[in-house]
Amino acid sequence: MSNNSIFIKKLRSSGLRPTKQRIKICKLLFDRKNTFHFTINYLNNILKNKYAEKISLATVYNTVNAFKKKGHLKEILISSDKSYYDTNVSNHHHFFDENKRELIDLDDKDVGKINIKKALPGKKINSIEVLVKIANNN
Amino acid sequence: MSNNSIFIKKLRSSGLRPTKQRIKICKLLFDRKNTFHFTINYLNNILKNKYAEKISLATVYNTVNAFKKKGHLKEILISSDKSYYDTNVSNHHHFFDENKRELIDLDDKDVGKINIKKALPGKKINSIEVLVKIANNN
DNA sequence: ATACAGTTTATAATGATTCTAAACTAGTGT
DNA sequence: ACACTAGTTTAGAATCATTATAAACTGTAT
Repeated sequence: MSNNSIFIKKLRSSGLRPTKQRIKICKLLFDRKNTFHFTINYLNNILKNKYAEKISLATVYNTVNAFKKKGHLKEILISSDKSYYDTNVSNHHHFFDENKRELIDLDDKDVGKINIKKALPGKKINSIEVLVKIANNN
Repeated sequence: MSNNSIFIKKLRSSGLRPTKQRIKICKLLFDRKNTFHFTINYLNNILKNKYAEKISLATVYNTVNAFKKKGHLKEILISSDKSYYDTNVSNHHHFFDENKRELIDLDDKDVGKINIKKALPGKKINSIEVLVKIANNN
């Protein structure tokens, strides 16, 4: 229970009350070495299996949306029928494996410098994201 | 009516019967100089205003899906709540204006060569797409 | 013309997500 | 400890985009 304090701080500093539900979701999402890619449904299933006390689906949505708004999660656009989220909120890119329907992180070093040569007056660039779709070779 | 024959050929060669509805949608989508970006809802509204005889929403969906499957339209991923389509099916990139919520084409020349340095065994790259989000400067 | 497969259509169904409003809880002040 | 208030959670209803259904219609090959 001691390392919950990290998440309690994280939540408080984002103006979110550290509730039981949010702490559980934090642990699941952020207490890991590697990036985690997920859909709401997948996250909800893990929560159901991991904890006896159920967390309402509405809360899962609320929490993910709150984390997204606060910049702790990033929505990744790969498919129009579901939302995918990423715990890696840094500027980075993705492979999307079309066979496994699975996301793989690509960091800036994996993608050569991208030089946008067109500019629009009065507009600034907020982000540049590359999506590389891959599939089995045969 | 004479230039309908272009669309009739286009449809036939894709194995789609040239129906009244499909020809109307073809004219709307492909009879223009510049790329056209749209959502189903937007397309449906234009059709409603342009023609007295109504085309069922289901047909609009069916037709757009058929055109997508046949490679005449491309789905663009910018937002998880709606599907955006593009009549430019060549490999190209986009600006997305977050204020106007509007897509702008970027061709390959506008985006420097992209060099993916990571490879996965047994996988080939199907497509590389860059999405550049832009917003007002102030 | 006839027949049949492909299309269109209105409507129902689905599925992801958001809304609602009542019950609950964390944090603050007493 | 106690109570107050604003923020949360919850189950279920509502919404919205999209897809399925199945009956009516149409293009085309014979």
